[in-house]
Amino acid sequence: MAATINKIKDRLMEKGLKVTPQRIAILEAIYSLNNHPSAEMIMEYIRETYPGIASGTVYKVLDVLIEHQLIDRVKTDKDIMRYDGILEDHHHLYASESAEIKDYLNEELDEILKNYFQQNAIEDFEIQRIRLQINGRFLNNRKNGKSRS
Amino acid sequence: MAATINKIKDRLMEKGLKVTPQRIAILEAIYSLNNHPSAEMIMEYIRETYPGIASGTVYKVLDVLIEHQLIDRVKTDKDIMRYDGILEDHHHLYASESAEIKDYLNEELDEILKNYFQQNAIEDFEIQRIRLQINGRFLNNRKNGKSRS
DNA sequence: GTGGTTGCAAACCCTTTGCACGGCA
DNA sequence: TGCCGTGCAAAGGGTTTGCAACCAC
Repeated sequence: MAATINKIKDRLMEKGLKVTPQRIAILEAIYSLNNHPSAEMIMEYIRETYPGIASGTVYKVLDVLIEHQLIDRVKTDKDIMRYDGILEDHHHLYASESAEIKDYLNEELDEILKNYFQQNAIEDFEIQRIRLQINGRFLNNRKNGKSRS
Repeated sequence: MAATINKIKDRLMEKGLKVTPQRIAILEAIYSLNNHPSAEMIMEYIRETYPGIASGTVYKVLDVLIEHQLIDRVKTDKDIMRYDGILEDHHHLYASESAEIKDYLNEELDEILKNYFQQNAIEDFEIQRIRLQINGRFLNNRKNGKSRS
């Protein structure tokens, strides 16, 4: 399961990156923890099987992966970064209560937005990407969401 | 010009906050620097007329103003906070080249989004707020944008 | 072999906090 | 006078950096 180690290796090689255990472990962590983990969550996950990894290394690897477009950063309301293994453009659902972030992909919506802005161009601004930041709360909670009120 | 000091005083009083020179200066800075200034930009602006202000104070005042909904925080791709004097729900244009952030208010768009999500509810998720994060670049640059193509 | 990677620890930077002083209601 | 607000300086916490040792190619 997971994206399999081999697939991860292929992706690294395709980008001309050296295939190292640390890089594999970090990518595997991001794909497995598919809740947009923070650097700390990634380290915690990795240390179960790879206790020796240094936090500086994790940050450096994350930078390299972002630079080569294997992952992306997600901004949250707090001041910590989180990382996303999905590359296609997509939107995010934020549940501030539980600090969960979920992906939201929807082509129909993207089409609507695209059409809208084609007909209503913003003066002096060239749009490169539009992301919805959908805040709210998850109902029918999975256990990691505090279900207050 | 600007929101006039008196209006600022009124707003503070309406919220039951003590009217102090620091709070007035900070609010005035945010309204004047209407490019969603960072704490540092606010301090720099204020120090021209009020050199003695402490950075701790600025942060504390900003927290109080947010708490009482006189301003709001804006998250950027970088890890520094920026502050917004507009209270109504609105969207943001981000120009990463120049670190500019502009407001984008558009009721028609909001209506479209509202309708869309009424007809396409997201399973197990209650939407509280939707914000568009529109990334791109400003054309026809104003001088504070570095116009590297 | 050798240049890119890693580990480690210190540095960084923005932000927060604690506490004593000061000033407005 | 009482309490909230301010100034100052130190602490905090996530992230970055410098450099020597290492290892994937």
